[in-house]
Amino acid sequence: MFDRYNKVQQAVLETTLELIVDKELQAASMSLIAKNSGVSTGNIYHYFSSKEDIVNELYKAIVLFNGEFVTRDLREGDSIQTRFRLAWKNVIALGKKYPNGFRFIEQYSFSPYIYEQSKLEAYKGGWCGRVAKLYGEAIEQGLFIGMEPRFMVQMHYGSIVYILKGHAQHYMELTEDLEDEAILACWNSVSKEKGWNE
Amino acid sequence: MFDRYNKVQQAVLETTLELIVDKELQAASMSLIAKNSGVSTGNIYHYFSSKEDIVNELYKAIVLFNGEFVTRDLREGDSIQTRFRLAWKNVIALGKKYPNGFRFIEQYSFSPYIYEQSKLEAYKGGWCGRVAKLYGEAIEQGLFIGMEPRFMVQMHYGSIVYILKGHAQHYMELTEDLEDEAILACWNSVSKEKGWNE
Amino acid sequence: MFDRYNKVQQAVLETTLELIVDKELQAASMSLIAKNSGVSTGNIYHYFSSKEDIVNELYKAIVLFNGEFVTRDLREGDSIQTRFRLAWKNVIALGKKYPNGFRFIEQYSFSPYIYEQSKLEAYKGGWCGRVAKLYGEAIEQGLFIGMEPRFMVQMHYGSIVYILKGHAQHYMELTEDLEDEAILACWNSVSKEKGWNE
Amino acid sequence: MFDRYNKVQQAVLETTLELIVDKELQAASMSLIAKNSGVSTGNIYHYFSSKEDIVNELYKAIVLFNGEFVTRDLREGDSIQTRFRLAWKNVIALGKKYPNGFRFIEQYSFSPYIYEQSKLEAYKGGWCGRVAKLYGEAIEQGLFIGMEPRFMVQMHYGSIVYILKGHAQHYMELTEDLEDEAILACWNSVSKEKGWNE
DNA sequence: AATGAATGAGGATTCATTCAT
DNA sequence: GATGAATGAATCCTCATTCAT
Repeated sequence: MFDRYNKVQQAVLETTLELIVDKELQAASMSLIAKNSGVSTGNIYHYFSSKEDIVNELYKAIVLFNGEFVTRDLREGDSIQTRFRLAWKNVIALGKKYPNGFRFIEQYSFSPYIYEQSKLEAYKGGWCGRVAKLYGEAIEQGLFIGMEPRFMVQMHYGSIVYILKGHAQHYMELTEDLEDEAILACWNSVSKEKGWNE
Repeated sequence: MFDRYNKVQQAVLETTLELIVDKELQAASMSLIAKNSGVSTGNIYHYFSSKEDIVNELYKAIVLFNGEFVTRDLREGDSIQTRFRLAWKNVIALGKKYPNGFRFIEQYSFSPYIYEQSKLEAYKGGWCGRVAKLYGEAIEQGLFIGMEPRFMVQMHYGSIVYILKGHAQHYMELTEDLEDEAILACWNSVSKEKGWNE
Repeated sequence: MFDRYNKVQQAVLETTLELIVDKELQAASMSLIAKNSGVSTGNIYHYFSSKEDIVNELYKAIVLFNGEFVTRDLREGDSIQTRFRLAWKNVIALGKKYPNGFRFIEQYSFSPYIYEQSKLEAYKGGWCGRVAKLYGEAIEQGLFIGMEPRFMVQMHYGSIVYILKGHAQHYMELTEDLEDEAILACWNSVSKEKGWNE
Repeated sequence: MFDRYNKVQQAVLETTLELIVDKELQAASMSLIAKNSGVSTGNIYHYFSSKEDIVNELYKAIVLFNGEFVTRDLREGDSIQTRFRLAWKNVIALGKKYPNGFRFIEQYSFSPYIYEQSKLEAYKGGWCGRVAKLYGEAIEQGLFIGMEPRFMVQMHYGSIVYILKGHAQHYMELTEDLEDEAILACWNSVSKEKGWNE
């Protein structure tokens, strides 16, 4: 998840992520990060200028990672539908496989702790823009209703996030069938024709 | 919002909410709560046993308030569709009118800072259960597909929350037309027939 | 020395003065101040906003105290000479009786740690201005040469400070006779006629 | 100023002096010294055993330099008066030309941070002893009153230091005329006859 | 009920110094 | 000789909480 960082930075970022998600931002004290990561406090400050810096770096790294994960196998040649399903499948897979990173982004993407600059950088590397483009194509091809693509993505992302939240909290199990149903529901919510047209 | 509490408690709860939402949980220190609310720290501890207690009380109070706000004008006599639209309209109105309470619940409903007990109490007084019942009726009447009602509510709630987030962050404006479109999209995502049947 | 402060503040100021003079500013850590003064760190911050604040308050308090000490018994009716001798006698007495306060002012009156604001406030309450006035009178009466009063005071003060330093470091003993000789030397350095004219 | 040291040591000493005078001892951290001097921390410790060592070396070097500067052109053949004026002129010139070194000695000559050993070594190489000898001669020749030479030097040095301080702080400008007047005042303060006898 | 002074553990961060390279 | 990564104790300061009034 943090391949482009060196060993020390990786240890710090991983530990911080774990602590923040398990407990809370305030519980992720520098001394605890130091202890759990095996890096001395002094050395942490050799690689990060502050705690805020760690958290912001974490944010950017995860968004970048998520963006690649979600869009990694979307091929231009595939149909809109295929790509639509794949994209959201990937989002769900991401939430299941990397729940910590997923929860972190959820909790802190609106936090004042994350600098606007980080959010901007993250946006460029994130997947939302790329998926919104897909929606644009769907509108052009007459598959989707004429709604702002960014708005639709936001709605669908909300749906997915919330069923993942329910899953994470064990309110509801998320089987593969349910995943497919949820993605179909997203499709139906904005498609002109109901159901997959295969 | 905190009618059932006395003056002192109200001042404390209101101040705490404001501080937490504006800044962050960690920024809402007891001394700041005391200063902004006009209640001395000593007296705060007369009415609340700890900071955690304040936050949990806040949580329960807001969920209760939200529950009443969302379901206040749902009449059994009205059609499923009317109630469906009204309920989600209310959720949006709530998010717009009481953004602080709304954001607070969003941010902390999955936080370890909120006791499980609080979440349970909140669930009973919240609106999710009541709306889920409505979805159950819709399935019975053959309007909705056979999906777990709680699951559908979760999905739709996610959609609404995320467009409200976008609205709050000024990413996208949320006009009344867009609200209606979003609610219709929710309906279409799980309805057997597309569109409002009026 | 710190009569106008409350008990806690007095303890803190006294302890801080002692530590700074005995050791050094950097050695006067907040935890040491807390320990030696018997006031908890938290409570220190109840009365002072920062360590800088303590040091600056210390500075102002001592300058004020010194000003009163040096000029306490100067009567308008007395001759220039009498007042001249008394003033410098007092400065020496101050340096001997309150060596800590004296050394502190010496060491920190030019330090960037002391705010300009503090220096300004201190100047108003200090004794230099009042003594400079005396010098002005001496010039008017034809006793002193036509030198800028402030300049003469600065010179004489330097002389006194340095013999006090020598005394404090045990380089040279400072008997009462020597004190008188030193004061006479100051007088002679700027008087038109040599020696006391009595 | 630090000719007898090698390049690395010079860089470290110069940087340290600058930092200490501009800010304060505590602000002159090893990492800052390393950064500003272009010498790595590790290498600093190759040439100096500790931070204290640097500061003490600095102290000794400057005192030595000052001593040479002040006494460099005092010739045995010249009259007492000529040498007196020259010596103090040199002190003032030193203070003006090398304010950093001057201020450093002022601030730290009484500091516990400087080892007694350093002060002793410095005393031997300093100029005070040599000037005191001059004062001794003046007494022998009946020019000065019978005061301890070391005491007189201390007094006069104090005067000069304080008008230099005033100058450095821009309280008072120090023109050449004023310098001469100040030196004359010093002379008069301990001379048997008033004024230069030329 | 109400105040706010007092506590001291714990917060983020910096520092002189060491050590592997 | 030279580097700068690594250490962890010590820095100032804040915090939730208690207690005397």
